[in-house]
Amino acid sequence: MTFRLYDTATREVRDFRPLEEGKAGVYVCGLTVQSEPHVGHVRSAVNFDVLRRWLTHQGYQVSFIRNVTDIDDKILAKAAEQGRPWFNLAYEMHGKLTEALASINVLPPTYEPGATGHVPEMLELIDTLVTRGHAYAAEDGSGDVYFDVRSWPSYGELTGQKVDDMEAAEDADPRGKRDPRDFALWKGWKKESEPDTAAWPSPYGPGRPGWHIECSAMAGKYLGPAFDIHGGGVDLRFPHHENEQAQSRAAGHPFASYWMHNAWITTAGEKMSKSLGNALQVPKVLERVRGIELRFYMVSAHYRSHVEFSFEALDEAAVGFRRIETFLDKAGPGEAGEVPDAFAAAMDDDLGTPAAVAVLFDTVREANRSDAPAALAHFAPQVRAMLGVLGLDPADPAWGTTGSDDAALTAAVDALVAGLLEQRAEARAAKDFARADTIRDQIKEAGIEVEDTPAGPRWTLSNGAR
RNA sequence: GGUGGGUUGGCCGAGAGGCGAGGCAACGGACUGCAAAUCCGUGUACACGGGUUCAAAUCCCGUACCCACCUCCA
Repeated sequence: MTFRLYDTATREVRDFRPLEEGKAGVYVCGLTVQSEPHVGHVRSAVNFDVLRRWLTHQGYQVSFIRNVTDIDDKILAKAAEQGRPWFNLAYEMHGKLTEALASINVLPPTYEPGATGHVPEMLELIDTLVTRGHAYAAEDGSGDVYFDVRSWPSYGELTGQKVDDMEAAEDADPRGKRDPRDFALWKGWKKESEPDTAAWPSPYGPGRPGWHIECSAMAGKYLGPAFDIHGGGVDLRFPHHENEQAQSRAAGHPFASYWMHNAWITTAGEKMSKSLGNALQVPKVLERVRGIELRFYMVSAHYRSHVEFSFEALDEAAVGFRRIETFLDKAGPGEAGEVPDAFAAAMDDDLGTPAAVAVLFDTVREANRSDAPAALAHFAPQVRAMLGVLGLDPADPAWGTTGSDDAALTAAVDALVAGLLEQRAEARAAKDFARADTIRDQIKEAGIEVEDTPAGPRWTLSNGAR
């Protein structure tokens, strides 16, 4: 069985054939660290984290590069607004991003390059493009360098557009461009409005890199001139990815073999974004559900489908996920085993996580049908394996609930509850059910649910956390 | 104007010519002292109008509505 994925460039599902047997190079456009990440940003990260885990599961040695854009117009503008250095803003927001991703168990990438650390690589690429006649220094002395769209006949191939059909960019300030669609590779320093910390020396004068060149340079540096998969959100297809591909290919690099783009999380039918004022910050959502539940909610939908975010749907997903956790609790700790064939087939089919989750539920139901230890021993490892691939294993220490303090606390509560449960057991034995129920209600008021199981009473925290 | 995507049962959300994914909710039942958990059962949904076909939610044509990109954006 081969892994197939939808390639946005060819608009079809294709077999995944890595450039090098057993290895996979993946580049994902991360964020511009200008503000706190919202759930939409994080969905993209989860999608590609699942891709990475699935490739790894199949035995690929994965190089997973996710960049961070730590300088751009917005960062400079915001920092100026807040009266602090741009690098301080970027650094702080980068920290928040890392936190948010950790809270939903997105693995750290193999490497997370930042734009500001790769200016020499970008200048080298720009130089190559200028030498080859695909880029030129602005004719107005601004210090900008532009990519010459007309010099690259296949410009538009990624998104199936023709340059002449594109909406005439109403570029109020042509800034020495030969064609309005030419885009900046290098942005000349604006002395009056930009701090000198935001300028790097270059043959074209001091300035800073344009957005698109960053990714081309960094992908090239860490994955080589040709690599397997390039990912990002759908909005990046154009212009960002189109531009990246044009630059890199014009410079003589084959670039990505496959392009993957994830769809949006919308609210009230609109794309979630800061400017629309409907952005939902991750910590805000985590006041309502646990990180693992948020991740489950995201994984339940296909990565290419729009998801209309709602707290109701999120809550429902959380309830469903708790059923899986309840099963795992019953099974007790153990190792992950093999993933069922149906699960693998679903994942192989362009990361069919919805179908994969269906297999997960099917397996849990199958196991629950029989309480026999043999059934548990058979199915529990499968469930753990599937959850592992999806990054949803509750036992994963990444969820951060198994610290020693927690363990000690759990033991303490357990001792207290055990005493009460003993009294309740006595009452039940004496058929004094009123008293038994009173005890159970008391415990419940403390936020602890008691269930009677064939193996005796069991307690859990009412909020679903353990 | 160009490009891409969408419209599925009470809700979420898959699928992509025949066989009712899965989850949540609801109702009935089993189990239980009662609960909880779990299991079993119950729902003939695919925007609209045509067409192709033995067979269409899935293909074709048309219509309506929605969204995204073409400017910074996961």
